[in-house]
Amino acid sequence: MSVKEEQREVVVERLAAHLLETGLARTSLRQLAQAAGVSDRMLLYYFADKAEVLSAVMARVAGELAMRLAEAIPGDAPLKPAELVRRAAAFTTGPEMRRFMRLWVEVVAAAARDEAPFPAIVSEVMAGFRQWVDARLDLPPGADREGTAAAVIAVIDGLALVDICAEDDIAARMSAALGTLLST
Amino acid sequence: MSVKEEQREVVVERLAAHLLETGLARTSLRQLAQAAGVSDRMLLYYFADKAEVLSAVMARVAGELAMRLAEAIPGDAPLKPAELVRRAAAFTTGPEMRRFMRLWVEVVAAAARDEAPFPAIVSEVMAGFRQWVDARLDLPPGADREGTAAAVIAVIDGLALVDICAEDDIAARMSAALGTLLST
DNA sequence: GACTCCTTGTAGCAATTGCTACATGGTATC
DNA sequence: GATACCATGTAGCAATTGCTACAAGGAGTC
Repeated sequence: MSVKEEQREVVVERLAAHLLETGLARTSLRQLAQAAGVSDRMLLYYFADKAEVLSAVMARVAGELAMRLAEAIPGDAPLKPAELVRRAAAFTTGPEMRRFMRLWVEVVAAAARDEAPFPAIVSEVMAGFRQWVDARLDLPPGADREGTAAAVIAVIDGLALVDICAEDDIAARMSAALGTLLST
Repeated sequence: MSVKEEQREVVVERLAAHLLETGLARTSLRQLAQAAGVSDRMLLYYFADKAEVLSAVMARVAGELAMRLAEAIPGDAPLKPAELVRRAAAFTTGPEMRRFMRLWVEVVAAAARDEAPFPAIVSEVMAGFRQWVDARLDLPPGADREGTAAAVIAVIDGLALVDICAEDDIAARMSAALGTLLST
């Protein structure tokens, strides 16, 4: 692997950490370069342009998110929707995964503005989510699997969104309340 | 009312429409001025700075959202959480209200980045949401009203978020699936 | 040693950003 | 009719944005 490719990897890794920490708030080329410990000139040597930087970094982040989701809730025993939501909610609102979900909300908002390269990223990540849910969903035949999967994702993402703007104790109680809400 | 105050009103009204149409994508001072049909110089004559512009406009938007929510689901007959979610979901995913919810998602994301004046706006709107839900929530005594209200809001907001990045037919089925999800 | 390619630095440019300085025509008040 | 304030335009500034031009050190090849 050439020096260039090695450095690219290093930069992607560091920037993934940076995005998970600070979200999309500091993502100008110069700010990214500083966070990656290189000059902005070199960033544009490793990557074609800013969109490619963000694409590569978000691919890495999405990959890690997918991996963690997969190992947190294995796909070998399908769950009824309510139970799947409960388990996924408990996981994604946990201290480790909140950063991922917060970033995800910001990315969706950026896609809503048509800001490159976020629309494409959102499509891919969303497809991954749907697939993840679908593989774990125990539904009676004839039920709308796609619709149900989207609903499950919506609930999980909604928790993340409210989590951004609620005090900590409310956020914790919200998850609990959701559990009872789903069983009545 | 002075000319200045009148113009302020006109501008706020036009910019509310603009934000509902285009979200936060075109919100530089010059772009806002153009959308409002005034010069950027005059925008800063009517308002102290950009943050004040956005605050005023968002206050207007939030007011209208609150009004529509109030009349769509009156507060005189409290509903069980699942039913409240179902009705609110049907309303907020409707063609008229989607714009509001999409903007709301963008505003929350902006607040996540600590972008003035959005954190303050989010606090206010969120408090309004909580109050709205609380006033319509039929819960047994002893239940966690605040937590449940937050959960209800999360589900509604989650639908809005997924709505941004899903095809239209999926979005429609998602609401339906959520209904069955809540009754099992 | 000449040539070429990979790597990296310095400098800068054109566009956009939020905001300001200054001037000027009105309108109202005395 | 002088004064003062309201309303509005022109021009621009300093900072930040994404990106580029150009040069130069170093490593390998002939």
